[in-house]
Amino acid sequence: MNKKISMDDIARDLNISKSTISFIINGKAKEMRISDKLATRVLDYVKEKNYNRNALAQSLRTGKSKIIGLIVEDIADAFFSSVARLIEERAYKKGYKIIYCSTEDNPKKTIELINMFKGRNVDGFIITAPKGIETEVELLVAQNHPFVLFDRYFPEIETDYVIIDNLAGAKMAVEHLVAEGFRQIAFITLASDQTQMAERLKGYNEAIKAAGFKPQVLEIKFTSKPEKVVQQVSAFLLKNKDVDAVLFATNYLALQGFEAINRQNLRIPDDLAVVAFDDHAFFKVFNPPITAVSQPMKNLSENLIDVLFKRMSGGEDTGSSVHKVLPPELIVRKSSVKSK
Amino acid sequence: MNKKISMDDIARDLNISKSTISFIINGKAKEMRISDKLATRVLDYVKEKNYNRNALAQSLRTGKSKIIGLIVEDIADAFFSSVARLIEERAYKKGYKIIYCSTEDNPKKTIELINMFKGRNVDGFIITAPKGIETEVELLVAQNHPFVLFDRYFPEIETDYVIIDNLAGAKMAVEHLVAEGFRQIAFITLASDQTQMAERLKGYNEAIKAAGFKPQVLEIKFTSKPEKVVQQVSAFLLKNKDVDAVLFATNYLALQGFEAINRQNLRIPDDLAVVAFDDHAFFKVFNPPITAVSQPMKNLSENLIDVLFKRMSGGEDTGSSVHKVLPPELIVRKSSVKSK
DNA sequence: ATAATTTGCTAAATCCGTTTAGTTTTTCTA
DNA sequence: TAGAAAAACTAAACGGATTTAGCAAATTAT
Repeated sequence: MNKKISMDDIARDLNISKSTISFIINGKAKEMRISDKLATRVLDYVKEKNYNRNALAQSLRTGKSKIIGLIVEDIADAFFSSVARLIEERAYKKGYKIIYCSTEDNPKKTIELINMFKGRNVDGFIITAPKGIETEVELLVAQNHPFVLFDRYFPEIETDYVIIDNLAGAKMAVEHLVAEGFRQIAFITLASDQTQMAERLKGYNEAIKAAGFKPQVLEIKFTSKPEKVVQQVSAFLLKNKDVDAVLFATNYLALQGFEAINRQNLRIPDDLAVVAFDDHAFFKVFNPPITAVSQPMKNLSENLIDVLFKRMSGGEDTGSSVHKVLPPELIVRKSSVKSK
Repeated sequence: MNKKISMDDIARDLNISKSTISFIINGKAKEMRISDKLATRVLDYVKEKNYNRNALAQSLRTGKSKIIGLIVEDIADAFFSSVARLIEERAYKKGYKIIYCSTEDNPKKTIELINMFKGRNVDGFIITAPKGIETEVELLVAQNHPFVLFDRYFPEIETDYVIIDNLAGAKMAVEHLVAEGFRQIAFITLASDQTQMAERLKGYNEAIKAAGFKPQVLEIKFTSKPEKVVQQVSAFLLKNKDVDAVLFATNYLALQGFEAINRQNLRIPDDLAVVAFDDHAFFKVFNPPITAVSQPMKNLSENLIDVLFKRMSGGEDTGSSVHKVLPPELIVRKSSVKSK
């Protein structure tokens, strides 16, 4: 590997001081009263030799890295990868790079990742936090590391966060199903104490109660293998034949749910209406198209970046923390509309 | 932000030399004949103070960063995000982190990214290369930077790459449709001179010719907006009413294609059989389920990591380059099978 | 003609580990 | 008991930038 050229090399070649070069390259020539002649000479040389600063050395000295650590649950999940893409795009425009990692909802791995990122002097974090990293998050606060939580948050810790109104989303879905004339509306969710799941469940329960119906909830363990999920949903549907509509709490559950529905040859929406939390590009072209509670991805990622950059630019303790709760949108498609 | 504790701090506190600490922390205590007593004293102190090495300083000195740069076309695409996830998982187990970026198939952005990564001393690259970065890739070779191309490659440049057999994949798809009794098999693809697209087209053409049929190809411009794609596919189907089967060259095209098919109220597979390149979790639960040419994701990512690590561990010029061409799999579902 | 500024640039410290080449102290050998 | 060898550490250079404090020469002011 060719060793790269450094400022010292340039300094030697041009017989000037390294400091001078640094000033010129950083656009501080005027400020430091470097003559235009010398400045252009250096710039020309830099271009000719195709010199690039060593970002590590720069980061080491300045404490800044121009890197943002993105810690998501699973980058292969369409929701997270879409957010990642949008965040990356925005960050890139501001000169920032993204290092991402998937937590797999494993607190130990997550804590390792956070520390790894700290050791690299990332300028900020965007985190979907699994349960069990509360202490680590408190440490981030205490150490005044800029970061934003998203998708879920810790109610007992004062932090910035950007989430959607999961309670309202679930309510909207149920209310829509009620308005469409469905009476036995089930909720299939993951057994999880994360806020986004808790809120979705709460929204479902409240809306069902308000409509005067009976809540029917299937909670599936986080660790279940896909085939296991299909079986659990199948069993649930078989046991509760009166269920005429189901709200899936996540995209992934909907996927396995569809499999269960297909296996039982149930027709959507005639035998069973379906609404899924989180929209997906393919839902629009399903047969029938699937109704979804859609998270405002663009809005979400813009807010994440904005809140993070605000926190990054602020000095110590920039006032109180920012809590953004964005409204989801119910996209009604045929899967939840009674055919006449 | 609390400033973090450094080896110098520890050295001062424990009244020993910084070098000693470095050796101990790096597990070279035995080798350097540091007494067990001192070693444990340091280790205990490190744990107590929750000290973490500054990875930047480490990288700067050693030239290694334990980071791999992953440059994909679009992380929001299920194919790339799945690969990313699998790669990240494997890399993580080996103590490596991933920095990723989306090229959006923009050569200028890609070159910037590569240079950014070089400046961060990434230990290796995994790249889906857009056309127009040939010179940059040649530079990587010349500078002996470890890297692997995937999804596509540059035939005229000797590099490592891991791809799938796109020609065979397209052939399999067409042969399957022919065997099922379809006669007017169209191919809807992107106008692109990237190898993976060229190979898919070639495979389609060869198989069609071998069957004695007439090729019917719709090439869609890369830059077309989604709605534009739908319209182009619609127009194509309307104009070629005799087409009884279609092979979509990518997942994304399939998505827009389904929209066009739905708008014309065509039934799959009775009016039109469908096969898509790249499988997707949702294809299994479509109504009807969609036949797909599936890339072996696990195999692909394992090979990518293996080839890259081999290159990374090898000294200068480790022999000739590695070309892996993995076999795709045709997953036959109802969308391409004539109903009896 | 001398003092005060301004202009143009540089030396050296700093960020924080790693690593080479020792140095000192202790133990062993002859 | 002197000298060799081993044990236990350490000093200092290094990687590659940034940044503060300051010096020398050229101008301007008095």
